[in-house]
Amino acid sequence: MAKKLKNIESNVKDKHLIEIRRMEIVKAAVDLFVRKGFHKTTVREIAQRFGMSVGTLYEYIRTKEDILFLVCDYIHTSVSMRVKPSLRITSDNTETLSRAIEIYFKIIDEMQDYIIFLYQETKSLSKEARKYIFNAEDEMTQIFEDILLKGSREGSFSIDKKESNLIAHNIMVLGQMWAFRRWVLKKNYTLERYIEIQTSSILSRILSDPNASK
Amino acid sequence: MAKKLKNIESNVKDKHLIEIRRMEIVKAAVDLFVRKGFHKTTVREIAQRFGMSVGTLYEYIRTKEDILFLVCDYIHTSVSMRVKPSLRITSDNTETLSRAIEIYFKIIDEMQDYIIFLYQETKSLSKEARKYIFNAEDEMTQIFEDILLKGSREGSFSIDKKESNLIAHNIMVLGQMWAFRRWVLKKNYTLERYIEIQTSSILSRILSDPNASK
DNA sequence: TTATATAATGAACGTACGTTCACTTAATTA
DNA sequence: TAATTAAGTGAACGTACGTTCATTATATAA
Repeated sequence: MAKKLKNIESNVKDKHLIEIRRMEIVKAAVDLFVRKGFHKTTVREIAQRFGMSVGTLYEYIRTKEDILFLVCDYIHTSVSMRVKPSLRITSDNTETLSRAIEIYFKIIDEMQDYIIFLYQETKSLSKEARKYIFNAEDEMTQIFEDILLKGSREGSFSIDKKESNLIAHNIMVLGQMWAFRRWVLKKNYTLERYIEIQTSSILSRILSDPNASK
Repeated sequence: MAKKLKNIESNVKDKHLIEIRRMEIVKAAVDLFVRKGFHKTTVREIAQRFGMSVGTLYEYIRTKEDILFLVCDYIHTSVSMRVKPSLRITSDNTETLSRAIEIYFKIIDEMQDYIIFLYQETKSLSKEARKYIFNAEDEMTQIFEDILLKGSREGSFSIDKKESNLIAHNIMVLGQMWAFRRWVLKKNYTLERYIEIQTSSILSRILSDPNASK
């Protein structure tokens, strides 16, 4: 895992202190960013929330964009850290996939605002930083693809080899859809029902079907 | 159709001239916005492209946000105006749906940048304006839902009544996915192949039991 | 032609905000 | 204790940018 590919410079020497302060900065910034957007949030506001002066804030970062990067990274890491330990790779591939989907969708539900924020503000990052964030997204997709491939190898699923990647993307996107279209979707479905429908729809597509045509 | 729900004030009296100039403004702004984002584009730049002075620009709008609204509206109208005339509602419901999906996905492909822009910058609009834009999105979803409902009524599709709406959303989102994940998807799929796979996946879900009569 | 209304202009205004830096405070070392 | 280094501060700086307005150009009417 590419940890800290992008190192942000700091005037402060104490590495440990930097870690602590940066986490405080992120915690302070994330709410503001999510609520008001990156551009409409001022560095002063963040510093205030952070409980320290602007000067101090700038001891730990170089630019405002650094804060954005820290926040994006934090969000992705949070999702990832919550999904990964919950995964159970068992011999029942269908069960494994269903559970993975359920976990992912539930976490998206809990982190709706953050997911939307990521989509909307990643573009404000530098090319390099953006790439780093995309990687994280890819890693997540990979988790689903791996499950699909394993199931396919073991005969649980019948998936054209070229399609596993696409299906993994579909799962990701259908999950994110719950965040993006929540206002409409929540009128008609509970999260549980939503997961149920989407899961069975995905499964029906890949379960080694009895009368496979084509 | 709610046309010009949101009227933007102007100093200029000549209604026709306003129409013309605003279209020029939109044409000038849309590229800049898409390329640089709303916040990083200055009013001066737009005016320059527009070929007139800042002062003149401000004769036709009140604030920078007005320009954003005009642009968002323009994009949605463009998509809509391209999709609607191409629709063919025939007696063959499967064919109708497939064609609708194909058209929609192809237009998304052509307007990738614009679609992404919409998602990323709509949040910078006022609540009122945002609502207006969401409506346009809803209208599009409705088109798919109507086709699904008709097919369902006529026995071509077997869809739980409560699910038609969700499937319509799925179609929309899978289309938009082509824009959002293009860099990854294009490595493995052509647009045509993508449409093919997604369409057959959607169809396999809703087609009445093969044994049932059409 | 002169007078009036409409449209176009761009310098000037005001301010918001990212960033810096001279200075203070606290901690560490000799 | 004095000297040195690290961390924290916030007023001040600079400038970028949305918006305005006094002025000029153009079209229309009298």
